[in-house]
Order: sequence, then structure tokens, then C-alpha cells
Amino acid sequence: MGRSGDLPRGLVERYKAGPDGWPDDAGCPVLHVDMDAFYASVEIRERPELVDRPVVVGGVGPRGVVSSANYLARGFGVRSAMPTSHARRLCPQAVYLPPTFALYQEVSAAVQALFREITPLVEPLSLDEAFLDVSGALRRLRSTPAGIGAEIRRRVRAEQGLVCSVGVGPTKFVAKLASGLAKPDGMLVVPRGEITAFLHPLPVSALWGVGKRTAERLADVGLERVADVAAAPLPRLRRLLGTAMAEHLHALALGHDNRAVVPDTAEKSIGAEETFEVDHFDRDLLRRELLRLAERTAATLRDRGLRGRTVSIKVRFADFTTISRSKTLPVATDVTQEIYRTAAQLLTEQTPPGAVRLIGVRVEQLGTGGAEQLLIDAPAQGWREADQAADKARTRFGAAAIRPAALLGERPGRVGRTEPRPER
DNA sequence: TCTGGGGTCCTTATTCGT
DNA sequence: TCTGACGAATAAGGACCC
Repeated sequence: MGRSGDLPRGLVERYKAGPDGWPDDAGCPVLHVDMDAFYASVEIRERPELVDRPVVVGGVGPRGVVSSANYLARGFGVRSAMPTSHARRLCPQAVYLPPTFALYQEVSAAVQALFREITPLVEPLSLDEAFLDVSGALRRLRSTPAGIGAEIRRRVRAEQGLVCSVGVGPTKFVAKLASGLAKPDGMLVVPRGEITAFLHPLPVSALWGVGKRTAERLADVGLERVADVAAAPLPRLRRLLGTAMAEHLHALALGHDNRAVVPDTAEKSIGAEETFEVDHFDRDLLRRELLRLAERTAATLRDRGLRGRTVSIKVRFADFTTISRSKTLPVATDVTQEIYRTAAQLLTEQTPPGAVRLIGVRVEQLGTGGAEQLLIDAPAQGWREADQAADKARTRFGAAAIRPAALLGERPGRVGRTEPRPER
């Protein structure tokens, strides 16, 4: 979705609290809570000496990109997804930090636990944002959606020392847009009766699913605002964008969005990928990297009690063209060796030669492993037991304790390597 | 400016069985 | 026996989101 920076700020005032309190939130059961500059804010919380400095979190290598920047850094034009090299030119005085995901996961879990004290209907979208359906909590808490939103903001600040913004609306889509426009450190309430008045002046990039390409296509035929998409005949949109996209965007533009807030959605794929600091031709090196990535992917699968049937690899060449190759196995697996063997075969037999900048492994068609598979799958059982023993050792002695012999040599340089955190 | 890593969803083409 | 229609599964690529 388009960044909130390009949305008309003047529209925002009427959805903020005025002298008479918040706008009418009677038909607004959905809250979208979004942490402000989450990774950067967590890092600053850990190191108070950074409070008055521009802080940028992201890949610190030559090919890294920005994941998060605090508002001081944004003042210099630094934005997320921007190459770190570009950010360094815009703001050389900023502190540049590699991400520490384990820490963000911890903080995220604490914030989500706070949400669940309010309602069990919490749908996390990522580490730093979530939808809440508070319709069932209003009576118990003797409050209103806006009241709950304000209370969440107060508690997140008091208990976690972090700032978040909240959107309150009749649908998920409206609530999400509202939180984006409320930033930083704000809250917006969009009444049910004002959905289209709120949506229609916005640029098409505000629609969920419209990125750079789709915005260009729409602009080519003169559709620039949400109102234009709402007014466009559906058959015309279908020809332009395909059936699913057209119907989805048209519905959103008209304010129709009946998607429920759904906690606990199952994962569909798990994978790992890495961009090298320099491009590599050497197939042996690429295979060793595949083994490392297969190891990580399989460990995640086992950690979550999942197995998958389809193994795919992704290869990005120096010119940024990206291919994927996949193979579906007869039986779902969580075994490192099986995933690696399949991935290596796809690389060897189906990938053209060339300079490679990124390689990745992913496992799809996930399910929880059933008992019947153990019978068909006896040879894999030995490998699985070896994996489980290695998982245990890693849990006790750290990730470096156990690794396949093939990985004991030099590691190729990679982007965004996480350095050890200094002792506190 | 030169493009990360984790994912989701959609479209199109091909293959296979009935 | 040959042919075609059709649906499901598989495979590849692309856009998008945070």
C-alpha cells in the first residue's frame, strides 16, 4: 500500500478528537494498531543514549536496505525499503544498526498479550501491527471503540515505553488506512456514515494491493483517486487488472469490506533466503549455501510442528531477474537432508548458469505431520531423529554447536549479517 | 538510489486422468 | 480406439505487503 506520506493531510482533522470528543464510533468495531517506527523505537528503548539521534535499522552491508527509521532520520528523507547506501548519503550522522529480530519478537509478543487482555479477537499482521475486533468487549469494559483505542495507546506507552497509532473504523481496510494517517503518535476515528467521504479523495495507491505497477496501469487510463476506481465500470477494471484484482479493488473503493478479524491463521509456506555481498558463480558454494538455508528452513518447520510437500528454490541473478524452480514430493517432510537434496537437484538440473546475487529455499503445502506418513516414510525416520538430536543440542549449546561437516569451512559474505549486541 | 527477508495471493501454462 | 472437454494438481512468474 502507498505510504501515508502521499495522502492529503487536510482531510485528517475531521477524524481526530475535537472539543466535543471523538467522532461517532457506534458502528466501528475494528481497531488497527500500528507501532510507530517499531524496530528503531525498540533499539532506542534498549539504548537510551540514542534518544536524540537519528536511528536507522536495516542491512548494514553494501546491499542492505532500511527496515525502520525513527522520525529524526525520516526528517532527512530516510525511508524504509531504501538502500542503506542511499540513507547514509542522506543522513551520514545517523546511527546504523543491524536488526535484532529475536528482541522485536519478544516485545511484539508482550504487546500482543496486552491486546488479548482486551479481546481474544486479535489478528497480528506482522511484528508491529494487528487488527482487533472489540465489538464483544464493549459491554465488559463499559467503553467505546475510541475509548479502548485511547486506553491501548496509554498502556503500550506506560508498560512498554513505546508509541503506537490507532485507527478505529467500521472495516479492516478503513481502520488500517486510519492508523496510517494518524501517525505519528495519534488516533483517528472514521464513522460508518463517512466511509466513502474518507476513502474517495485518497490516491489509488491507498488501496490494499495497489503498488507501483498497478498504480501506473490505473494512471495510464486516467484513474488516480479511489473515487475514480469506485466509479469505473467493473468489466473495464477486469480487462485492465484481471478478475480477482478488479473485484477486490472495486469493492474496497466502494467501502465494501466484510473480512472478519481472524486470530490464528495457519502458515502456508516457510523459507529462508540470503543475498550475497558479491555475486557468485561457483555451484559448490551455492550448494553449500542451500544446505545452510535448508537447515534453517527445516529447523523452523520442526519447531512449529509442520511438514511440507513442495520444495522450491529461488535464484536471483546479477541483473535482478529472478527464477524459481519447485518439486513436489510424494510425502511431506521436515527433514533437512530431504529438503537439501531436492533443492540441490533443482539447482543442478534446472537452473541456468550465471552470476547469482541471492539464493533461497522455501517449503510449501504445509500440514501437521500425520502418523500414516511414518509407515511410508521409514528411511527418512533416521534423518529425522538425527535432526531432532541436533535441534536439542542447539537449544542447549547455541546455534553454532551443531552443523553439517560441509558447512565447517569459510562462509561467503552476506548482506545484513547480525552482529553480536554489546553487553548491557 | 539500485534495490532485504519474511511471507501472501493471483495468473497463466502444462500435464494427467477420466 | 481415437478425440475432446474438463477439473485437479503442478509449476513458474509477478505484484504486493510489512
